[in-house]
Amino acid sequence: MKKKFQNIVDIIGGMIESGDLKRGERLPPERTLAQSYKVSRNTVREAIKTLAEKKVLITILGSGNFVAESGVELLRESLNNTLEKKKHRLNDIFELRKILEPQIASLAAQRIRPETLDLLTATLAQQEEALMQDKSTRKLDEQFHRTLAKATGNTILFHVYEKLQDIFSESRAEDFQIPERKQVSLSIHKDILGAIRDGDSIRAARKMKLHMDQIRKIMEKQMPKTINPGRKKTKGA
Amino acid sequence: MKKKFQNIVDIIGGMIESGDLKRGERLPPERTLAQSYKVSRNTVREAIKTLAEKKVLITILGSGNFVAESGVELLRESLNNTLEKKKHRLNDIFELRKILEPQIASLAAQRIRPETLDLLTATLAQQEEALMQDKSTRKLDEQFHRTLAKATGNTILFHVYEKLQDIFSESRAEDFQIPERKQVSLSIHKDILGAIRDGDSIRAARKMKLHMDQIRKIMEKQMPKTINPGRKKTKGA
DNA sequence: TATTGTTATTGGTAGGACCAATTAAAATTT
DNA sequence: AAATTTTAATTGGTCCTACCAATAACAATA
Repeated sequence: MKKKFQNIVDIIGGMIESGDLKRGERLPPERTLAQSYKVSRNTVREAIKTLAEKKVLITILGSGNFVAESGVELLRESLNNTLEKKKHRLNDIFELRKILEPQIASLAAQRIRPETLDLLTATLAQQEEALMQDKSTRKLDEQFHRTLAKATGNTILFHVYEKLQDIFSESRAEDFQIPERKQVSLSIHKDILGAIRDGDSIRAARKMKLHMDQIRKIMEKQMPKTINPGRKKTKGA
Repeated sequence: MKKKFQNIVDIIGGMIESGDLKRGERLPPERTLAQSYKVSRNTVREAIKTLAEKKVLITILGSGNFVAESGVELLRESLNNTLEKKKHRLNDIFELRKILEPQIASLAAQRIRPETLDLLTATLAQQEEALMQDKSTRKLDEQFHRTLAKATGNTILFHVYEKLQDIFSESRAEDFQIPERKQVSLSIHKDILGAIRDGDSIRAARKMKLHMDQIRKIMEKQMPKTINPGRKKTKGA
């Protein structure tokens, strides 16, 4: 049974998308909407609340509900929705990680604090132990990268990265955790940590880039059907 | 006047954060909550809806409202909330842009399509015109970078970038749009577009990096009080 | 003309009632 | 006694009416 207010959300959303309601425009009052669509005012309010939560509508007490300036775009481009729908695009995610991760390693090498360094060391030890016992290293792997992102001291970067990790880890089933990858990951993690410990940001970035290429290669082996085949390439990096 | 349901949101949120409500646990029924906090059931439902929209709670008809598995984390780490609270951290944003933008330019140079190239050319023409007439070039500047991000063909990257642009543009008041910056921006935009037109991803990335350094320098001049002073640096990039 | 006061409109909250899905308990059957 | 069916209680979903508070539009006044 579909919830009723969702219908109203779709209707209002459709009107915005089709252009019947333009940016900044005021919606009919809640009572009118309720009467128009033969639902209670509560239902209308729930629908409006849903859209307001997505920042598609803006509610002003005593004045009315308005289409947000960026309402049209947000409707189909809101980060949460879009990212979830695109979560299967592993290639895109890897490409983005390949951009972010080496720089994260670089920044971490410049700014990491001793206690964080100890945490990373401990994490790798756990990872090694898990590898011996043939346990899953997924969470430990995530923790390693997550800690690095935090060690950059850039909270924006950290939270963007966290969001991406969420999506990435959803797409990264346990299937991919073949022994080969585990071994390779642990090995290069040690290299990266070593570089960071030395404060060598260049080497840290280079090792991380290598890491990205490795796991990508392994995943491609696991997943024969290429998702994003042959874009045109010219010169350059 | 603060809205009443927001109080209930804070109360429930607080209970989750403090551990009184653990992951997966069921909330008291709506009627009970309403009575407990001396508000109407409507208000409670609005509060619950707000949290459900953030995926902190999950409502199951006939069963109850439950704390989502990742509810605790989402409560204080949801991208929207966190990023908005940190929007003042211009340094962090610039640092992230400096990571992303050059790579975006690089990818765009590899994959851009002719019609997008035309669009960018037109955008720069508009920007030049606006500069002549001493009008604001902010939106055109945003459009240039936004189009580049889209031209990468990486939808994840595009949407992440868009979200960051939202925050960035909020933090970037009209004050910063001094003539010097406008002129410098336009000039380097031309350089970048030229490199992209040639398909030279390396040059595009280098020019973009230069661009980032330039606008950052200009903004620092405008804003004497440094936000993120002197982190320790060692060797490397 | 400008200011003030009134009124109508709008979203916010309250409290009631009933429906539908779910769960728990009781009755029934095996 | 165990398994199944039936019944009752609980819970979220929707609807309704009423009233409050903020806002905007208008009228009255200086």
